[in-house]
Amino acid sequence: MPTETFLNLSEEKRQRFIEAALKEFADHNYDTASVNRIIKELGIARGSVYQYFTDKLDLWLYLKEYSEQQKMNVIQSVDRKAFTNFWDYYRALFTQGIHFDLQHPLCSRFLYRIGYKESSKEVSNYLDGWKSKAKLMFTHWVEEEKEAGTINPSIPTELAVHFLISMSTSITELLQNKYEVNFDENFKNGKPLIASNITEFQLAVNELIQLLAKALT
Amino acid sequence: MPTETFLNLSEEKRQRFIEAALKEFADHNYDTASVNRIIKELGIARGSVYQYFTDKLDLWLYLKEYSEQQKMNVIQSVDRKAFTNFWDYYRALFTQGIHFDLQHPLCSRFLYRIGYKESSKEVSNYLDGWKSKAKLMFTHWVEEEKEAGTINPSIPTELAVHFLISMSTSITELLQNKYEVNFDENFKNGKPLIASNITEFQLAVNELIQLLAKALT
Amino acid sequence: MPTETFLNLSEEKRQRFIEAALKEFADHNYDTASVNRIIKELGIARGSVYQYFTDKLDLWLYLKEYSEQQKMNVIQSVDRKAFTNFWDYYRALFTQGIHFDLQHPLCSRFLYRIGYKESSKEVSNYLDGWKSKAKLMFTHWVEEEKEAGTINPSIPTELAVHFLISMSTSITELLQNKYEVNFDENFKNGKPLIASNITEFQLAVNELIQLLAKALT
Amino acid sequence: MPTETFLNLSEEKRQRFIEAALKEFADHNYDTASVNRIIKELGIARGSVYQYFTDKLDLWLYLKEYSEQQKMNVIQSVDRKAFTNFWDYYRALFTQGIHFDLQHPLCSRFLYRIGYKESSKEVSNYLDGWKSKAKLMFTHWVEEEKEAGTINPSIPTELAVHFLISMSTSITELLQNKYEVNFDENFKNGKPLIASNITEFQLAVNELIQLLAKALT
DNA sequence: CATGAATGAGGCTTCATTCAT
DNA sequence: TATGAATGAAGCCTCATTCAT
Repeated sequence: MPTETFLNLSEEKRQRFIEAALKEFADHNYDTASVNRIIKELGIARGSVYQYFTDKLDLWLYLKEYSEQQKMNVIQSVDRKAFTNFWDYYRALFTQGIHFDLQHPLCSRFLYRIGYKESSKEVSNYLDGWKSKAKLMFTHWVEEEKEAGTINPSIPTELAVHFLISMSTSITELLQNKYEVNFDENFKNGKPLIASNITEFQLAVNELIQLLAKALT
Repeated sequence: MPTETFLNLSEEKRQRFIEAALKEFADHNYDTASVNRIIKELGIARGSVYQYFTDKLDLWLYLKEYSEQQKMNVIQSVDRKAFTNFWDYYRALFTQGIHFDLQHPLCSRFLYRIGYKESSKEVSNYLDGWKSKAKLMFTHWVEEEKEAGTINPSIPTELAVHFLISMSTSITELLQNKYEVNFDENFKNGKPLIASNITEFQLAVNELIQLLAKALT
Repeated sequence: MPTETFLNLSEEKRQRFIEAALKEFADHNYDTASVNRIIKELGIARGSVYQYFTDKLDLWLYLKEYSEQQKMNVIQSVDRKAFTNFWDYYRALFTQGIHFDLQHPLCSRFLYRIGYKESSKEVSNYLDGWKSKAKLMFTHWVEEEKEAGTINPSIPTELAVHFLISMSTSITELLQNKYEVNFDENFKNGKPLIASNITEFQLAVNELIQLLAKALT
Repeated sequence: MPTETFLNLSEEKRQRFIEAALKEFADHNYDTASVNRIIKELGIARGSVYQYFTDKLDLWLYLKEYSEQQKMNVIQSVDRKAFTNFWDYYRALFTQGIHFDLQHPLCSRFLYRIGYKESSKEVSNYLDGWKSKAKLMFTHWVEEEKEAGTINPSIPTELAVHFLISMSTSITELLQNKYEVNFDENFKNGKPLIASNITEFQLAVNELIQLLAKALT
């Protein structure tokens, strides 16, 4: 966790630091990410990093927590109770996910890497958190929907959960393919990750969810 | 590609080398994988590696080709024509995939990493091959099945393909969760990756495929 | 070009570094020169070199520029306009060349290597500069002197230039032979390269220039 | 010196070996030359080199002796007694030098490197031989010509010798410049080093010798 | 006499981290 | 609190040479 020194930094400085670090860790795996590059990008002293964080891992953990918090802020604005239909709720979650992408591209990419590309042993202990949390959430929902009759009770809960999570996570890839959006290029050019029409994305999401619904009902 | 020196090695030596290298590249991303560790593990001289391969990339490419060949050997034993029903064929492919896991755990894990975890720029040019190949195959099938009436023609081909591929690739994860098998631990301990009853796996696969069929029909 | 880190070094440290590096690159061709030897000689850490320069080539280029600058400082103190006779001017240039040898033996030896011994492909792109510059200068002079009647117009300019340059560069060798001075030994022992009486050197130079003048008049 | 094994090799094998080795040592300094590349070029076993020669230095020394012998064979065909005029003799030596270049381009280039580019400490002990031999020869001639009245006795012998040797050795460079012949390119392409009209070369040499004669007479 | 696999020292370079100022 | 020079382990790779077959 960051030192008080870091927290006492001016808002602007802190944000600049966070963004540069996020960019580095979004572009590279933990092992390959370079503190060197971060300080060069920022034009700050080598030592500063170690006045803010005890070491590379500490910095990484902070960025992870920070990004997860950002995501939570966006996602949690969707209230389950506002939807009578589970699939509408599920769709709304997706939509918020896209908004998160647009508003916090760095966080988004960093979390994407953590979730699906990261494999350094140094951080392996900290990778499971989000997935198991998601599994809990989805398990809860599936059980609810089984009772409500939205999901076929004969389908093993675990299988249904797997289905839903797999699709949630692979949606990014689908969108990239369908719209030939190259996240990496947009990222390099400083554009928002999703540069094309967001409503088309919604349509694609709708189609996908219809399939899921059909499978699970 | 390997030098003659490597090909002239005794079968036993060559296999030992391949396994150690596979293990290293299965355990670590390209950038993080260490030639040093490989030679320490094998107890051979640093220079030997470079008598066998021109450089790290050359070694990696060989392991990739080797593993893909191993997988092909296993997968291609399944003949589409032997099945009247597409889903039966699909199920058979899965089954062979599991066999491949059992027979070639290192290759399997290495290919898994290449397909889903690798992000080094050094090898990025060589990563697309398999995915685009798979997409072509699945696209072909989906179109066939649409004509045959097995798959609902109103579902966009691209979406259906995405669905099928996502499930094919995430199956491993599902199996790990369902049976609480930890591939990594088994891997470390030298056990086969899938240590429990294979017939239960088949059941899980069947259930999953039923969902897919339901969604896509 | 050196990093700020290098430029911020204390004058003393920087000079120590430059001298050690010059010594290494004066003693060995680019390919054979060893960063390792430099740091051992200096008793500094391996990484320091790469905090000062981006790589070996960068270091070499800096030393080249540095040495050329040193030489320029010495040579440019001779003003063509101060001499009515070209041969007097030419003699003065020689004299300054000897002074440069005495004051900057390392630079002198390094430049000598660059000009006549270096053959590494890595630096081949950077070798021509000085020679072609010298050729331009001498061509200019020869044409002037032809008009002034000092140099026989029937002698092809190119030949005359070659003559003058060859002599300029081989003068060092002549001096070594005539006075049995062994630059290498003096160098090793830390003595100035030219250990004997400088006025005798002047006499030798005079004799040589008389020959040149006779040939070209 | 080569082992009997080498001398017992078939003429053809031996020549192939010599040429490949010469090419390597003509293209690279002693330190940079690679036994690796030689055996790759020849397609022979690593060990063979060490059955023929005790080590790299031994091989180099053999090539040096071999090349010098080849040059001697060509040069010594010019008999001093066949010329009444020293400058005619000197000119004939040059001409033979050019012939040597044409007939033994590899040897020629190798000797050129040894004479002017080599600086490895490993071979430094063996570099002086040719130069001091040449100096003896030229000293002898100069003294003779002083007595004969061809060379002005008031010019110090040492200076005259230096003059003659400098010009002999820099002639190559002059020819390259004047005729824009790029030895290196011709060498790579397997052409004779001097690809253009040899009679033009003779003219250039004549001009140069006239200058020398004028200076020294 | 030929072979070619094995060796390990040494090359350049990058990196996270420390610590005196 | 900020700085940035120093550190040395570890990375990949090349090389001349040896030696069992």
